Amino acid sequence: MRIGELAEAAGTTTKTLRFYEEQGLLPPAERTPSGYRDYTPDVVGRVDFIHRGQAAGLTLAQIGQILEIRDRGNAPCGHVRDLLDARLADLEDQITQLVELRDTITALRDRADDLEPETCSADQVCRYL
Amino acid sequence: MRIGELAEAAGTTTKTLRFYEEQGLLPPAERTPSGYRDYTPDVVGRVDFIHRGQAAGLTLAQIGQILEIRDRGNAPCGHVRDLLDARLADLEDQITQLVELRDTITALRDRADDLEPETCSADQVCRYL
DNA sequence: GTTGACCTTCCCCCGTACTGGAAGGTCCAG
DNA sequence: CTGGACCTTCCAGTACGGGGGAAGGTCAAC
Repeated sequence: MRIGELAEAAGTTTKTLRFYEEQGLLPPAERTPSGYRDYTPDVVGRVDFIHRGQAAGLTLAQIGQILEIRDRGNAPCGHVRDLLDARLADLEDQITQLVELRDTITALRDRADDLEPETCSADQVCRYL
Repeated sequence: MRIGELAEAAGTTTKTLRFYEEQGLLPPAERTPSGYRDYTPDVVGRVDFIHRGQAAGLTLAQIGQILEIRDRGNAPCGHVRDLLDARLADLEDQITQLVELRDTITALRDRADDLEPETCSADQVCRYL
């Protein structure tokens, strides 16, 4: 397959595929005599794997690590499990912080309704922050 | 105050203060005859305001808008309220998405415990993704 | 008078995941 | 043999909030 076909099959762009190759997520493709990249169809699966990793909130660097382990012939499951565990812990933190932030902002916001317009004059610091 | 004192008082760095000035968040400071920036102590409050805005999840550009309105002598409260409302809506979306992501990853993760190590061989796509 | 801490401007760099565009080569249909 | 669609490399830019470090000026203490 040429790069355009692969991009279509995998739901991405040629730019992105070249970028993945440059980042080490895709192995350098075979080339036709004229220099075009020539992919085997199984690369579609690899790109899908990358997309699933992204959907799980992993960075390209982390996905690259997993693929590297797999390419060396080892089972990356342990590493993936560790990454997912770490990602879960991060998510819990992020959610906690966002909820706190939401509550803080809601409280700030609700104070607005108690203010007379005149108490909110320009020579005072705005009450909301 | 010189820039180093202001940085210390406001809990930031001289680099950041010059960056804020460049971005229009701080007005160009007075200069001593030798060219040093010379701040009045009330700028500490302005930097604190910026920090509170950041803590509320506003971007520097949004904080800059608020300060600009305030500097023109108007009460920015209405604008701040709008920004906070928009930020609240964003937060709700972000929280929803993160919770979904967490549940997805948890489900992926829990599948791990049902797998025999042998079923997770290297020649198969890792089960977790 | 010299050391050291501080200040100035300047430009480039970090990470993240791409995207845009220029200049040129290739392939196939008409 | 020409047009258009595709491919190649390379360079640069996006948004965000700064950080690093060079080359040079200034100020107070010793």
